[in-house]
Amino acid sequence: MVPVDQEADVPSTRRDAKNALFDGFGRIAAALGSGRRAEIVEVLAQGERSVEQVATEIDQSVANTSHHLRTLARAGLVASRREGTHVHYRLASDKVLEVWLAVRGLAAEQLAELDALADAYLGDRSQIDEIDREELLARLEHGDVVVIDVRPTGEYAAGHLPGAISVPPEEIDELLDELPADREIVAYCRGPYCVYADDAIRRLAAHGRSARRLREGVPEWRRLGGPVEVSAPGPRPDGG
Amino acid sequence: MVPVDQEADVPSTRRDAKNALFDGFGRIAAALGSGRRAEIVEVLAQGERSVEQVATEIDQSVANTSHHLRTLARAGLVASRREGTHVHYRLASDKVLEVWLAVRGLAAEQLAELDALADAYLGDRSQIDEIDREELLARLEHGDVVVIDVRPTGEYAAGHLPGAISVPPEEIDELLDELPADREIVAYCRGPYCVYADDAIRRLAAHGRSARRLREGVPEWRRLGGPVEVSAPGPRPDGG
DNA sequence: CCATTTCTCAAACAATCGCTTGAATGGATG
DNA sequence: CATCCATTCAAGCGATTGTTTGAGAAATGG
Repeated sequence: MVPVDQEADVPSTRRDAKNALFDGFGRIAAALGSGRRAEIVEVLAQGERSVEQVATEIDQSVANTSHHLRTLARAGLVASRREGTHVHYRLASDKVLEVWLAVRGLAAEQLAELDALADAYLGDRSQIDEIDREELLARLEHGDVVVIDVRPTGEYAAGHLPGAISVPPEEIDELLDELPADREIVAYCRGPYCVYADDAIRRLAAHGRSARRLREGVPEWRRLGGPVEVSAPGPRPDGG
Repeated sequence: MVPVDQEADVPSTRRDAKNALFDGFGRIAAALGSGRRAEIVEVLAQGERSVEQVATEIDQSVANTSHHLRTLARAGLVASRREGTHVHYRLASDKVLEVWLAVRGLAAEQLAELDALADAYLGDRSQIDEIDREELLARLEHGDVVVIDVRPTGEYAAGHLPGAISVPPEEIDELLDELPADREIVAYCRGPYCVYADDAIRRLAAHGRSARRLREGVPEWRRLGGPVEVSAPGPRPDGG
């Protein structure tokens, strides 16, 4: 009766239903389809944040940020929690990270101009050696490597690679001398499109120290089952 | 989008560069952010198609379909190949399937109204038993199950589950009696949002035969490394 | 050469989106 | 209770999107 027919003679409630269904899928993708919202997801992948914190990180007005967050919430990508006067947003599910990483990876692979855009933001990366998760895990076993976490202290406290030393971006120069001179340095931060590690490695290079950059950020590391240490229960995740 | 120069203008500040970079990621997601384009991706996940074939499958004009395909191509999600007067489009990379499946999965998990939309398109599924990949693989070893492929013959020929019998949607009723009466039937088609298997199972049920539906479609099956058989070289598989 | 098939492009429209501004909401605090 | 604050809402603008229509371009066959 109603097998394969796609003709117009049944102006197809079924066709309308299919449209509605796929519009549903489209809504999810469309929610990520703005650069600012993509940025918000990247920020929230690091952990829960208040509206104002998100607004500061993405350099947008609070009203606009709130608007974007509500759009993301309507599409089911983020969830919120009220604490006093603050509303904290977080990714609604691990699958949001899956989607975001898949989109980011596809962009890196397929978008020709992305390399140029990344260079414009991060600077020329051709001089920066990378190290991947597997190699670092192997190195960690031998103990011949120093890992530095170049993120704000709050994020370090919320979870960092085992044994990593917290070197917040603004303190690189002071802490530089305390790094053991006889071991290789590996720096990591939020992920492959985060400036902190690149900046730190360039700073180190300017002081004659060579360092490599961990390809993965903390969200990717965690997702692949990499070990994570959490600092003393005292300091709150986002230093509020 | 953002009132930022879209052209090859070099952004001046780091913030502008970051905006441009994330707008790049956003473009990928935005390409999937229309229901019609999502549908196109779902179609192309099944294999290469000409513009006209895509247009027919999604019930849109050729011009509009061509327009959407170009949008997808500009975002790097699909690639094309000319053969005579026909232009064949295909997914540009396996990562496109990753993104699409991630988006679809997230929608299923997070979008509250999606169940209702799916029911409206596919009909009530509560009576339809599912079987997943792992269980089917185990059952196939014991050989106590008949697998039917309820897709158009061309897609069957391009690749199907090992031992599956081709039962095109319009031939269910004729082929029904040829199915062994003493073994359980498992039907599969393009994926979880494809009507063919559901329709077939309802038809079978109306004839007193019970059948289960494979949760995965062929793209998902293949992606997870499931074995696939290709028919005689007659009808060409998707070129690749 | 012309005619046909198949696809793409261009113009146009209503609808939607991103961002801003200014006012309103809803908890917390005194 | 009034006051403060973080957040959200509402209105408005310019820009972008999805679709249609009709014309243009590329390969094929006579």
